[in-house]
Amino acid sequence: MRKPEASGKNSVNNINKFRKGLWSPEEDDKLMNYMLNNGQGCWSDVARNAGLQRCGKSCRLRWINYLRPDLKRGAFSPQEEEMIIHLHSLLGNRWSQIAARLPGRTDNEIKNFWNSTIKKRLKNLQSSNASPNTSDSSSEPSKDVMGGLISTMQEQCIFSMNMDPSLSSSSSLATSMKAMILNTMMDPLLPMLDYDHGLNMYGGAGGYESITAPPCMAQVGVLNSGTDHGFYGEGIFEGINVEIPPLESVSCMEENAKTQNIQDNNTDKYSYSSPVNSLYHRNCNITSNNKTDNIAADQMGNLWHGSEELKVGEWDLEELMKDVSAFPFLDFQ
DNA sequence: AAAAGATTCAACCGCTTTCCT
DNA sequence: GAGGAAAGCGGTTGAATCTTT
Repeated sequence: MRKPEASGKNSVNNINKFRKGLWSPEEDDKLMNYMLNNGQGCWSDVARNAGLQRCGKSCRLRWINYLRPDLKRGAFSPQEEEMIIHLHSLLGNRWSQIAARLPGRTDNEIKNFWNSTIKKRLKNLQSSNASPNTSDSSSEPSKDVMGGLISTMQEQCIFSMNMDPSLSSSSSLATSMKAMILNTMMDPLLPMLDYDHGLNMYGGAGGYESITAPPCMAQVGVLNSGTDHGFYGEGIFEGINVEIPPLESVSCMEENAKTQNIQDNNTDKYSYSSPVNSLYHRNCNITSNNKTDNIAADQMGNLWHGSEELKVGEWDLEELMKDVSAFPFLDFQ
């Protein structure tokens, strides 16, 4: 893309003696060789020892965002897009946390992708699917978790509809939104929500659908508190039986994933084996009464992924609790 | 073909958090 | 516990590239 500049404001900063601006191939080589031979240490030492006229911070950024060997290159797959939207609905602009769940992708990459592509797409879809109560989810959902969640779920539904015209009926929309809610309910972040209050969702394509999550969902919070890892929840939700596996780290679930049994009678669109190769399905058995619910179930199974490194403890519950604590519907103890 | 506008994305900036002494 | 350094993070910038007129 940009060519490294040899002079001007982006070149060596005489005041700070550090070079700025684009990295030259030579600099990349130096940093790459140093990192491969010596591994990561103090970044300012890396910069110095590798013979780079860069500050440590710049080296760190270059390594993390560009040189790291495990980086995945190229465009985001639809599955990754969906995952990003889903994670963003839960985490807001916590790009590093989102990136941690998308192996090979950097927070910067995801942030750029969100701001350039997804944000724009959702905006366009919103304007073409003009509906009340829709808001720009890109603006800090964490400030109002439930509100952001709902609007983002709407966006996700609209997004899905756009990807698949067969979903473009209001009933499909409702089903699609149910799937989103199921995704949400199955997410380890959600325990802090008190589902007894239920959710009144406005379906963008017209019509209301009142959805109340099963009480067992609220109990999952106990799991995440780390005090009781033996809970096994089960609930019936709008014709979909949802079994909640005992909470365990994803690495422990690797074995379970092999026996995962999610029925899939649908098209490839919903049965993709994720290109996010190192993600594992969690053990999540879903039975469904109809085809559209199968779609919902499949979407849930599909989104119900965790990265290899994902452990329950990684979720910043305290921070999230802070974020949502002002919300009157919610009851977290 | 050229100019203008739009888009992309690498890199910087400044703030916060974490670690070390 | 205080203070400083390093690391981490999200927002923003701006040059290169692409698209449209």
